[in-house]
Amino acid sequence: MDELTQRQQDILGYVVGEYIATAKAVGSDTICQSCGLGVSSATIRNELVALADQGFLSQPHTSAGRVPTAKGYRYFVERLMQRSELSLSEQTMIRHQFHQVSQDLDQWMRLAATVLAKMSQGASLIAAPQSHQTHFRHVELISISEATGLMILVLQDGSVHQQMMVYGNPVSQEQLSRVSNRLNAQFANLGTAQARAKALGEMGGEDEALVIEVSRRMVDVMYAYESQSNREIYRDGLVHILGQPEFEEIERARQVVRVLEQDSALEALFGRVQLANGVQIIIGSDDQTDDIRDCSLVLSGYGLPGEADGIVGVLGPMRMQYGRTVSAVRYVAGVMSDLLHRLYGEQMTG
Amino acid sequence: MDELTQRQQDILGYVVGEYIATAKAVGSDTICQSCGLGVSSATIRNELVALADQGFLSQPHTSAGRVPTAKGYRYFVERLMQRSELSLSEQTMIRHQFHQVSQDLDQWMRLAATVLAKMSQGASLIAAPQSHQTHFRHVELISISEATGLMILVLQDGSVHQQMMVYGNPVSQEQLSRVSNRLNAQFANLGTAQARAKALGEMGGEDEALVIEVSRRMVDVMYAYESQSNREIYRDGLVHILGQPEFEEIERARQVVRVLEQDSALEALFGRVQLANGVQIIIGSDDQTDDIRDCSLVLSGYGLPGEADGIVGVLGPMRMQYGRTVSAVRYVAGVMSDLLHRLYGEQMTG
DNA sequence: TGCTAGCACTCGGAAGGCAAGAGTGCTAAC
DNA sequence: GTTAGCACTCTTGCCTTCCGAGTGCTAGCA
Repeated sequence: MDELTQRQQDILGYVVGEYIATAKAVGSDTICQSCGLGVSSATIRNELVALADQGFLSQPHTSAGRVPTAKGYRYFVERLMQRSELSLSEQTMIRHQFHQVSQDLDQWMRLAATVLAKMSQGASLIAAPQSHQTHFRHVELISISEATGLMILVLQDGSVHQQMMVYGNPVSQEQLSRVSNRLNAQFANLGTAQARAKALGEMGGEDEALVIEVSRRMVDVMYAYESQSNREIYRDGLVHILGQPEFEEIERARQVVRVLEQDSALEALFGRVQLANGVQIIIGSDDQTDDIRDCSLVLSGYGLPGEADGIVGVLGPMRMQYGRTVSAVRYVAGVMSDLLHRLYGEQMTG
Repeated sequence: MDELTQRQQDILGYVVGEYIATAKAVGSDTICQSCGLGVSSATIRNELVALADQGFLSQPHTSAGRVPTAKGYRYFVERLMQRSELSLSEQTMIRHQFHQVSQDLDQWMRLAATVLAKMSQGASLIAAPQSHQTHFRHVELISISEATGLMILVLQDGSVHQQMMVYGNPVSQEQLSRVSNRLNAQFANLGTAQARAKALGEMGGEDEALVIEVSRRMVDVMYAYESQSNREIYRDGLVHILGQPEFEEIERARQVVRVLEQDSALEALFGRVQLANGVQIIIGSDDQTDDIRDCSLVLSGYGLPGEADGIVGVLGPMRMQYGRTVSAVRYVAGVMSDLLHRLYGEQMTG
């Protein structure tokens, strides 16, 4: 990695900070006056060309100030940025909101999206925690009308899945109870693959057709859940991004919206980082055709490590308040993890 | 209502159609040439001033063509527009997609949002059907760890609600089963108010503390559900709106996004119409400060009329393909209603 | 060797002027 | 009631000009 002198670091840090704050290219005079380095603007200029040569800065056009490149932002984030933790009052306010809301993962995620968007002034993204591998816990069959009903499947990780059932012929609630009791006994604690084997195997006994149908549906649901496809992603704060000057030209805004609206695109982004190690930052993209080449993404995993990984993150312009965003993401991820731990922690680790 | 001559109607219809297609103000020459009225452009101009005087058309500036006003669109939609049903192949394609997806209301709504956005080239909105008044059906308590668990509440309309429970002290699964059996017996078929009375009344017996806690939580959930607040709204196709030329100026785009991101704003919009009578269209707004004053909204209810009303709709620029959008909304609402009827219909009407 | 003052140079953006084009509104005649 | 004709208005694109910001370079200084 390129080594920069202290002064170069100071200058780079100032340029990045100033550009983030104002969205205007910053020139040598400005730096000279507000940076307190005790050197003239000419000297600054020399340093600027050095930084530009090394790819940390660029110029929109010949006679404009300098603007950070993606590489410049990366250096800033990794070495120069100072942490800015959320204030205590912000922290308590956030926790308070989470405790106020009803005890339901969906609600928490929605709230997390709202809070994160507000704190970071970017577009927040929250994906549900999902186990890569889970086990059967409980099934409940509830009759709705003569030939229709609801199957409610609870998995080991506490996730609840509902499916509507349309039976070929009338089915009574007693029959359903019989079937569910039997399935609860037979499938207790089975993993997805085992459940599949059992569902495809010989069932026999009373109500066989029904047992087979329900068990196959259960297995389908388990597979779909484990495959991670189709989990819901909560979003908020798109409006903050659209408010940034770099999205005045609508085409950029459209690109971002295109990504943000498409779950599969987001999952692809999530896949780019390993979330084991805390907050990760993706800055821009080398791929010029990439829809988020002008954006940065701050991500963190949350949940029960290794067991059920969810994702919280913020998408914003590259010109983003990194310090604050990172803190916000880290804090919200922490709160969500805590909440989940309170509920599942003992069981999982025990 | 103002009466228009046949020729004025023809002209208005043509102007609206042309403007929707091209987004350009349309002038008398264009009308004269492509409209086949057999009169000269001067005559057309005379009619145009008449239409403008009555408020159906306006001019962006003195020497531009005419553009429809909100009033013009309304007249168009109510009297001039010809229905354009979806083609049979489109219809079967849509139905097919709904049958492919897993039998789960959430999935259906997501799909509906996708399909509707695609067909209408606008931003789709889907709100879950929700009963104004519902009854207890079934409760299930599932232990997760020693002192935590899951409460799953099923209501009469088939909606499933989950809540996480943190108990004050360790609780066994047998205890939970005892409690849920008891609650299922005591609360069977109770409405929200009755359930509340029972939950607040004397319980007595074994496990009293637990019974009270769970029953109160159940009542909370029932109230929250009936109040309609906080139901989830599915969206898709924002990108289509942003693609329209009238949203080149980012400020308008921002306004729309602001509305679309805020659930409460959408519920307010939904509240503006009575959905009993099929597809409803809101065109623009008289309120100049309104965030959607440049937009139109095509809405329809779906579900089991009077029992559980959901909403499907499309938000688009005022310059919207009304014929197609109305058909798409009607069709998707129909499909959703059918699906729900298949499941709940017999029970509700029986 | 590093820093600085000075200066010519470049480029974008704003302002102004001009011509072309589109579309109107009016009038007089059919 | 309809139409041809025409003057008028207003936008749009284009070109030019001008200004200022900021650079890059060079020569001189410590």
